[in-house]
Amino acid sequence: MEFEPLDQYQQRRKKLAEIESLGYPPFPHKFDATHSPSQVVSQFGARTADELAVGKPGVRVAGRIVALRPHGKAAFGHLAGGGARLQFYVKLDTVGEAAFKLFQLLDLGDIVGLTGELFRTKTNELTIRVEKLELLTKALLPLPEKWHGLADTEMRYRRRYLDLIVNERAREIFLRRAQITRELRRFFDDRNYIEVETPMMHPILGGATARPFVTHHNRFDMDLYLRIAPELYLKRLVVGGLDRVYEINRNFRNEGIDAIHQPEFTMLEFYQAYSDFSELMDLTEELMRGLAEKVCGTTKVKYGESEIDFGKFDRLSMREAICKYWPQDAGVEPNANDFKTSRRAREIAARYNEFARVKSLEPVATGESISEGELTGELFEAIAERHLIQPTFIYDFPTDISPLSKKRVDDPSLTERFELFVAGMEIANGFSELNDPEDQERRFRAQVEKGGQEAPKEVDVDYIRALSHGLPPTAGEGIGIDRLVMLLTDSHAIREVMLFPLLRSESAAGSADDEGQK
RNA sequence: GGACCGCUAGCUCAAUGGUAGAGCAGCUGACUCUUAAUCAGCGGGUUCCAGGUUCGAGUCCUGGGCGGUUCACCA
Repeated sequence: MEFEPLDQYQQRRKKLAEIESLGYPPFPHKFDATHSPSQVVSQFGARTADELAVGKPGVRVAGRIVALRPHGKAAFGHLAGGGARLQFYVKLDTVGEAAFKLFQLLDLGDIVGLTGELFRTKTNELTIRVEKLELLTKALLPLPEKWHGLADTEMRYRRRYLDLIVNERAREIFLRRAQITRELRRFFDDRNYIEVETPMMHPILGGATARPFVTHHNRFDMDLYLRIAPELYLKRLVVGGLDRVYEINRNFRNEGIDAIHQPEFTMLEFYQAYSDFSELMDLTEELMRGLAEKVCGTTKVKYGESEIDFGKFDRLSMREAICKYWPQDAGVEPNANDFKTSRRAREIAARYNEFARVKSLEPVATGESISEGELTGELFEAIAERHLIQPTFIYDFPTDISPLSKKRVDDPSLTERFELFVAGMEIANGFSELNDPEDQERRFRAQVEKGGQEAPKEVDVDYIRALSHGLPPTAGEGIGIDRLVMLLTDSHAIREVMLFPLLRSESAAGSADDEGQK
């Protein structure tokens, strides 16, 4: 197989053949490095020229050649590895004729092993004086432009390997992402939660409302859904006596793709027995504050134009949030108590829709089939959600839109549920778990009867059975890891924090397929 | 799905409807402390695709592809 740019590809193949004919193995198996370029920099970066001249520290370093400045019978260049660059100096007199010949057959992008002593040049840059040069892997394709790098967003996602080589920011995002999941695991491990893995392929849809991906198991001749949430399995584990569990893994939802949605995304879900939603809010504050401090070094995190303070969390009921952000021109500001009767909730929605009509905004749905709980949820999303920049818990979710949450004792139209919003994004969703099997069964049946592509086709009988064996009072929460990483890396698209976001296939445009699709 | 924006050399980008260009990368040569090395020379194009308008299209029009933004959808 050959790749563009063809002339350069073939040129490099030719050089590789020459290297082989000089007696060097074309793809050697290993290299015993003492340091990566970044380790050299961190260990010797503080040494002065004199100190290096006395100590003459010798190192063996491996990395990718990312800059080359040949000067006839000598050359400078930079070796990249571990996120740092180390200058190297190759001189005919030092490496000898054979190695210098090899060096002249090297290109930008090649991976080499260098052995030599460290010194400082007259411009005082830490440099390895190459005494021994080994080609470790020939790059047959060139790197993107050395100064501007790779800017084309599509190419950055499709060829993430180039993005990672060339764009330091991309590399930093994914290192930080790893740090975040590491800290999350530490947080839960320290508190005696156990990490579990539950099925990604589900025979029955459940745990959230979303259109699923469908797949098929041949041997069992059985349709399966890629999971949209691990929730029902994790709560079975709590029934089984694993009182504190968490899982960090992928969910799959067959829906729209935009700046904050991707079809597969990573969710942390955790459950703790003998607890309720208010404890979870406290725990979530602690978690987020600690994470920001650990990862960003401060609780005050820059995100675009704003500075988000993870040291301070607001709490508003959903109804309060609607009232607080009620648009000025939308008539009389409602009172949180107005939502208690169906009639008045509908009046509020009508008032908002009149405002939306004038401002040509999208109205909220108000049909007969829409319950006042759904109405409240819609109004919240239309009016308040985007304003929630600083960390804000929204609680008192209507029961109608919370099929797995426990109702409030004093008001069964509301549940003990909250969501955390930051930068206008939903980051977390937690609640006191509904553990009354009969109530749960009624809510499941209502979902199945309502139908639609997002509703399960059947009631998850085994889950009801599990609840019938007794789920202790339990609180559970899901945190969207990708969005959390966005917040802590000042990234404004979920694609930026996912290594390989889903894109349409690159196959040749205008092929016969187009006709066939119609 | 709608609206808007983009797509030109391997990469980053230019080009009033009038001969498609530069820098980097590549190739040849010079150069033993350079660092976006420098100097001299050379090669490199289905201007995303298919039609149309025009004497003439990278540029204008229609349709399509891919990406982006945004709205809608979406727990």
